[in-house]
Parts: sequence; structure tokens; C-alpha cells
Amino acid sequence: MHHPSLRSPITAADRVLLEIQRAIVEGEIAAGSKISEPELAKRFDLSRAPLREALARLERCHLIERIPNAGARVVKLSTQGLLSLYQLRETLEGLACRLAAEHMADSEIAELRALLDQHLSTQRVREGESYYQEAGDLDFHYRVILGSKNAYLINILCDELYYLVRMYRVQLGMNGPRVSRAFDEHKAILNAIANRDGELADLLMRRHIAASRRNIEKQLEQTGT
Amino acid sequence: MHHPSLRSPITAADRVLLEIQRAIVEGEIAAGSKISEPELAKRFDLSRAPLREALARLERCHLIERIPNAGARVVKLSTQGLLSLYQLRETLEGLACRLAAEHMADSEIAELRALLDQHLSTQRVREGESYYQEAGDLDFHYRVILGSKNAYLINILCDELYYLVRMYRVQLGMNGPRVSRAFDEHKAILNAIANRDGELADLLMRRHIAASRRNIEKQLEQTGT
DNA sequence: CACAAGCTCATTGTCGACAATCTATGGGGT
DNA sequence: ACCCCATAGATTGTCGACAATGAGCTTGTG
Repeated sequence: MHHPSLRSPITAADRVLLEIQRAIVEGEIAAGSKISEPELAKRFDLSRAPLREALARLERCHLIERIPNAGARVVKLSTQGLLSLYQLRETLEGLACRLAAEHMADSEIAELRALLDQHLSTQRVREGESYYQEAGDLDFHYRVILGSKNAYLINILCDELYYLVRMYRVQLGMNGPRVSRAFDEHKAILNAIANRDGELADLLMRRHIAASRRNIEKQLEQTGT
Repeated sequence: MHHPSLRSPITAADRVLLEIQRAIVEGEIAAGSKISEPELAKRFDLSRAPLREALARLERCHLIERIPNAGARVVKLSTQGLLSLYQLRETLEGLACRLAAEHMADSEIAELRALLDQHLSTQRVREGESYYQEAGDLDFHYRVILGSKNAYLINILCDELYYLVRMYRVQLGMNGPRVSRAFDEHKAILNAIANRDGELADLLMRRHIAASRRNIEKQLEQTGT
């Protein structure tokens, strides 16, 4: 999954999974719409067997909801869902931070610092673009999570909640002025991890995510329910 | 899943899933052993299609690990895995407790109190049996988790980690003298929830699970690696 | 005219067979 | 004797078709 070495062979189900994931996250397949197996099978030109495998994994990452003998629907975004999701993220990524402060190798911390420096320059060049929020922010969080070295935690955050977070961000059109502040917060978190201060890293990450949640909630109010 | 109303139609994949889950949790299918699709299909007298559906869900609750084109293996229990699992549980069930203190209805709290009273009498009757640990303890935790009213949290704890926790307990032969102490801890947690003291409920639940973890770790040392 | 029952049809669940890939055994080379 | 490679077997991935179940419409009735 997230481990590059494992899961080397790429199957047809894998390919169509990535395609559909992208389509749902970016709203190409509308939120709340019904998923038709025969239609998708025709669209991607394959049998229903690998398609169903892909649907099972989509359900796993909460992008669709299936009801036996009745079919699957793309999830609907809601304020309630957003709140629940970020409640979880605050706690889980806080834990990840604390564990990362304990378990990350010095070399990994150095790489993470290099990543932030790179983001800084990139961000300055393309000020105002959503690049940072899209890839950079998630990449930072991604690495911290991997640094926790807890397989279950990694699986939940990177494989099961990650795509849903992206879906909320993308479909609510995240960009805005939080970019530079988020960068400073990342830097503070990294320093706490480098100082092996797990408690502080935990606290800072929770605040960081809480701030991100308030930012998205604001967008959600403006857009409508 | 956990919501009784939804998922009413029971399919063949559901049945075989429950069977295999039980077999793995109870060690009837040995930990670390290879899963053969043709063999299981013959054993349960059905096609490989519903069987693969069941395997996908088994992977979801971490009872098996699949590698493309190579097959599936039952997970191996390990001290590392136990530690990771309980680290997560401490944090997640702590959160669940805090949310339960905020969101549980008075009626639900009353039912939970009744459940504990019932456990007390049952425990006295069959002193020393593993009933309490098996069903009672998990039932208490189960209700608190549902009381959090956070769908993602409920899904992770009840559908994805629940069976693995049971597997560790069963295969390490949990019974022992922790039963009565665990009961008192449950009572304290319930009181905190009833007082709407989320912070205390969180703390007590974390301690409760930490104590449970140490108890299991002790068993694991005695048994061998 | 509103509502319920029955039917038609589409969709999902399941099946058996074929193709692609991996594992294991045996032969050849150094 | 050891190691590498090729071949044989078995297992997984994929396919198309059939059976079972749910959804929507038509029809009949109060």
C-alpha cells in the first residue's frame, strides 16, 4: 500500500481503483450519485470482477457506501461528516506526531526538513496557487504519519481517511490565505519532533488540524449546507 | 454493519465471512498459515466469487494479509503488533469516551448502567470463567463507542480493530484475576460519562486499556515470543 | 384522485472456465 | 557440491453468463 516495496504487481483492479478514486475525489463523479457496475465496467472496458474488487476498496476508504442487493452510492459531504472526520484526525495525527517524535530516525527528520525548505521556495514562486495545500501539506502529514512506525495507524490515516480529506478539500476549493500560516505550523511541529518532544508535537498537530478544520468549515458555510 | 437497520439482506459472502472470522479468531485456522481459495471454496461449498468478497473484508479488519498474485496469509500475532494495536485503542477509545460523555442520551447511559449491574451478577455466579472478558468487557466498550456518535470512529473500532483484539485475547487465553478490577474500572468510566465529564472519562478509559495491555503482555511473555 | 398490489426490468450476487502470474522442482553449468 | 535457469504445476486474476433480489411502472381499486 504505502510501503513502496510491497504490493509490486499492478493488477487491473488497482488501475481502475486509482481512476475511480481520482474521479470521485475531484467530483467528476458527483457526490451522492449512484454507482452503476455495468456502466463503469463498460467505461473502463473490463469485467465486473475487478471492478467489484475496486468498489470494495472504495468502500474501505469511505468514498462510497454499499447496500447489499441495492448498489453503491458516492458519499455525500456534510458538515456532520466533516466534523467527525476532523475530530478523528486531530486525535490520530496527534498520536502520530507523538510517536514520530519517539521513532523517527535522525535521517528521516533531516529529509522532512529538506522537504519543508523545498516547499517554501516552491510556494514563493507560485504564490496563491493551490499546489501547497494539495500536495505539499498532505505530503508533510504523510511523512509524519509514516514516522510513527505504527502499521495500524498508518493504514487508517493514509489508506482509509486520506482520500476523504482530499475530497473535502478539493470539492470545497481549498486555497486561500492559510497557506503561509500552515507552513509556519509545519515548521513548529517539525522542531518539536526534532527535539524529541512528543507531547508538544502532539499538541501542535492537534491545533494545526483544528485550525485547518475551522478554515474548511468557513468555506462550507459560504458555499451552502 | 453495526447499525441493525441497515445491511438487512444476508448474502452468501456474509455467512462465509462470519465463519472464517470466527475460525481465525479462535485459532481454528492457525495464525500465519496460508489461505487457499480453492480449499476454502470447497470447504464451504460455494464459488470463489463470494469467497473473495469475504477475503477482502477479512483484510479490512486486519485478520489476513493479501499480496497480489501470491495469495493471503492469516496474520501472525506479535508483541510489536499488540503494542501498536493497544496504542491505537488507548487513544481512540479515550476519544470515544469523551464524545460519549457529550453525546450519549440519558436513556443510553441508564441502559449501560443496567448492563453493568447484570454483568456483576453474572460474574458472581460463574466466578473465574472467561465469560466476562469475552463478551461482557467487549460489550461495554462496544456501547461506549457507539455512544460517541462518530461514524468513522465507530467503524474503525467496531469493524476493523474489534476482531483483532478478540484474536489476541482468545489465543492468549485471557481470563485471570483482572476480571473484577476491570469491572470497577468500567463503573468509574460510566460514572464519569454520566457526570458529563468527558476529560475524566477519556483519562480513565486510557488507563483501563493500558492496564489491559500490560495484562496481556504479561501473558505473552509467559507463553513465549 | 390517491394508494396498493402485481408485473417488468434492470442491477447485484453467484457460478464455472480461461488466462496470467507465482512457486517449486529438476536439470545443467561452473 | 553449489548455484542459476528452465519447465511444470498450482494459484490467483479476469471473463462472460445465469440466478436472485430490488426498483419503478402499470394497473386496478377504494
